[in-house]
Amino acid sequence: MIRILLADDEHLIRGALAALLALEDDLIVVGQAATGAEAIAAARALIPDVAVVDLQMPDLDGVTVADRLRVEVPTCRTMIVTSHGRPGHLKQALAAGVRGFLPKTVSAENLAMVVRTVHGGGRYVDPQLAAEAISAGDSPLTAREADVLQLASEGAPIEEIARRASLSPGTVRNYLSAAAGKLGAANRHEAARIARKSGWI
Amino acid sequence: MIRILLADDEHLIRGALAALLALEDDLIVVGQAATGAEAIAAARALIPDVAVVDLQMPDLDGVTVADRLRVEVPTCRTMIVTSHGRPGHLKQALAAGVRGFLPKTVSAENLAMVVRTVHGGGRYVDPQLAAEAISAGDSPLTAREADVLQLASEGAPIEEIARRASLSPGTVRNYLSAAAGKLGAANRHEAARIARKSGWI
DNA sequence: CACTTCAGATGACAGATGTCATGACGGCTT
DNA sequence: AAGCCGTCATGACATCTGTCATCTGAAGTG
Repeated sequence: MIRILLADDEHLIRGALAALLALEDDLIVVGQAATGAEAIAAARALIPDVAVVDLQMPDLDGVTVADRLRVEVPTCRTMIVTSHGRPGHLKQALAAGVRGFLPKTVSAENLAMVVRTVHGGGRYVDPQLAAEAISAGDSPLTAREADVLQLASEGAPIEEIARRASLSPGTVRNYLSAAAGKLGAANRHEAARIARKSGWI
Repeated sequence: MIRILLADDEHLIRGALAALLALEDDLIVVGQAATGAEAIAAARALIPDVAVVDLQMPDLDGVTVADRLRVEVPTCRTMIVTSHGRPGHLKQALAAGVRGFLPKTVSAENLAMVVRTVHGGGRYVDPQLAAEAISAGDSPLTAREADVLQLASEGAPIEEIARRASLSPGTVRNYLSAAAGKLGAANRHEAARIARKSGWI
């Protein structure tokens, strides 16, 4: 019997997934969480075999949860399900020790199968996401460029970005210019869109 | 027995919702669809009592589907579930004849209850979304302003927006300036963010 | 008809932004 | 030690963008 912890902020989805997994004889949902923090607390208390975590949650994202679980509950294998899978997220997730990564477009049978695979020590990544991740390649941005672009993506003027990043406005412009160049964008806003779409910020 | 059509592009969610609704004695899921077009075709063939439609789908969005169903399958009541409920979407949905509007954070019992309410001729809108919609008010943007802002939201420079909208660059700037003023934004990019968050574009 | 309203356009101006050259510093590699 | 790279900064310049005043033509209204 595989003991599962479910974490997803959407009550409806979480309940529905639980109902779905309950149909499988060898799976049992032992706990549910609506936020990243709850998920970590529940995992510590319940020590599940597998944690099925949504990528987008109000507080911590799924990758952060996976990273913490790897340290705090080492026997728990983590897998992530997501609506909007970006190539960059997949890379981050694998780096955080995630064993399975699936879009929510998969079927229920597939989900159960992957839960078993992950529990058995295997890994599973959705083939389409994997292909996208490979073709998208690594982020060409340096750490600071990504930082600055992250702030720029909210539409703030350069002066505000400079204040929030504790940099001089000139430096901010240099970074944004470099980032836009690397991403083939005409301006920082387009660059921010590209980086976000690829999961690089 | 209430006959239900489910439309959601995420296979996992759709199957899970079906499993969940199947637990209720008076509800039966008679059909499922993964796209807006499929949903309309299925509704025409099956004539369900209630259509439960996701707001975001690859081709047509939930509001468009509702609008078409109202005309093509008048006996079918439509309700919408969504992950990211924006105030503007709620208004559009009600205008399209939608009878129920729920975020996916509701519980399964609530969903079943709302299905019954809608089937009985009633309406149900999530209280929190309703409050947001009322406080957000109507879109202050004119039709053209919204058009231009829509194009601007992709990060394109003004000249490209002008070409795509068949307007002169100067006019585009005027509209964007007016829109930014109305939305209290410092520039068009921030204005686009605000308008998108409110569901106005 | 006179009046108003609105989409669309133009031109001018100031300020914001993108681009480039240049320099300094620290860490890492060879 | 020498060289490369990432980080941070400054200054100059051209261009882009936001703002405003003003104009046109079409449509609607009294």
